[in-house]
Order: sequence, then C-alpha cells, then structure tokens
Amino acid sequence: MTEENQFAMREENIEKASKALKAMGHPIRLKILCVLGEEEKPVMEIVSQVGTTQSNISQHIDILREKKIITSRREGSKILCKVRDIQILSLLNVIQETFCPA
Amino acid sequence: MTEENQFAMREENIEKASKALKAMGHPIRLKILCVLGEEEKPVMEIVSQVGTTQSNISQHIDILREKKIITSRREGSKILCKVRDIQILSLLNVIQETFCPA
DNA sequence: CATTAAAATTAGTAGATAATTATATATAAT
DNA sequence: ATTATATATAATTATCTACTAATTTTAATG
Repeated sequence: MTEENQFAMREENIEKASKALKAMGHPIRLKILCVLGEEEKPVMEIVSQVGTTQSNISQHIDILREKKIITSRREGSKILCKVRDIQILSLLNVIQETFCPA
Repeated sequence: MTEENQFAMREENIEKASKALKAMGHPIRLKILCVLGEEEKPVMEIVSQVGTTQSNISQHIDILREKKIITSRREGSKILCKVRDIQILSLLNVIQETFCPA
C-alpha cells in the first residue's frame, strides 16, 4: 500500500514556502500585508496605519520584498508597495478565514 | 471616502495568526505537516520520513502543538500526531498551490 | 522486575532576528 | 542652493531560535 501524501512538496518548494511563511509570521509584517490588501500604498501611509517607526517599517518591508511577498515601485518621492500577486492575496484570505473566528 | 480594508484583522487575531505562520515557517516543521497531510502518524514515522534526530523532531512537534497546528494523543507506547483541523489543512493546500509552480 | 522502545525534557551554545538610534540618500519644493 | 519630505542603511544591543548531546519519562514486554 503506497503511502499517499496529499502535500507532497519538493525540497526546494519547502524551502521557498517556509521562508515566505516565516516572513509573514511576524505581527508587524502581517499587519503590513493586511493594511495593503489589494491596494498600493506609500511607505509613510503604512507607517501611520501600522504604528512603530519609519525605520522599523522600512526594514520589515525590505524583508517582505526579499521574500517576494510584496513588490514596490517609485513614484516621485514616494515608494508604492503592494502585495505581489493574486496567489499571495488568496493565501491572506485563507489565513484570515483560518484565524479570525466567525 | 472610507479606506476599505479587505484583510481587517483584530490585533488579537494578528497575534494568533502570525504565531501560527511563524510556527509553519520552518522547513522541518512544514515538512512535518506535509508528511502528516490528512493522516495520523506516530512520531517515529515522522522522524524517519523527515530525517534529523528524534529529539529535534520532538521539539518541533511541540512547537506545532503549542501553536495549535497539530494535535496528538497517546496510543499505547506511541504518540499519534495529526494536523489539527480542516482549516489548517486547507491552509496547507493554498500554501502548496502558492509555492509549488504547476 | 529488568529491559527495550517511544517520546519528552534539559542544558548548552551558536547563530539569527528585532528594535532602536543615528545617519545617509533621493526627490521635491522654495 | 537650501530646506523639507520620503525612504533606506548601518551599527548596536537584546532577545529569540535551533541544533546537539545527554538524560529522563512512560509504557510495553520478556
């Protein structure tokens, strides 16, 4: 009898996924993602909505960028950030469903 | 114009969710979850399927238990572990879809 | 009761992460 | 040019995490 494994993931994907989850697994970073949602927002707006210092937010944003959770682009003097793609958005959706009791 | 926020989460849920994500955001722990899938398995089987020492696995299992990602029960001399509930399973599903390129 | 098997616990250490403070860079406005 | 605004970077320190090795607990079995 073959051991069926519903969540077969190759080593390489395990690595990528766990790094991404780790990046999301910090209250400030998760909050940043929630604040962003489907929108594109400048760093300063994130700072004011999340709370804590500009420097701290900047460092967390950097981590989210590195792990390909968000992207950003410059527009004039501002840097606009957004959640990278639909898949991350739907992951956020499921996270919300999982951890926010109805 | 009210800032609509698709992922409004209360502070308390942000905390819970980020802790759970952090727990899943480690390659060995994510592997444990993948190895479990929908099944219930004894620790030693997890040890042999994941690789690394019994002590190491035991500690990781403990973290997953604490964060309510898995549950376990004793049956004779063995401890059987399984993913806690359907919501975590569907979260794992989305993680797989997100990070395993088709 | 002694032994074995399964799992948990403890202690130690190395390495990673996070927040703070200060400073730097880039763009915009005057 | 100077100043103001937006963001990034660097250095420091404190805290947390992970792994290893050794020990202990629990339960099953001879």
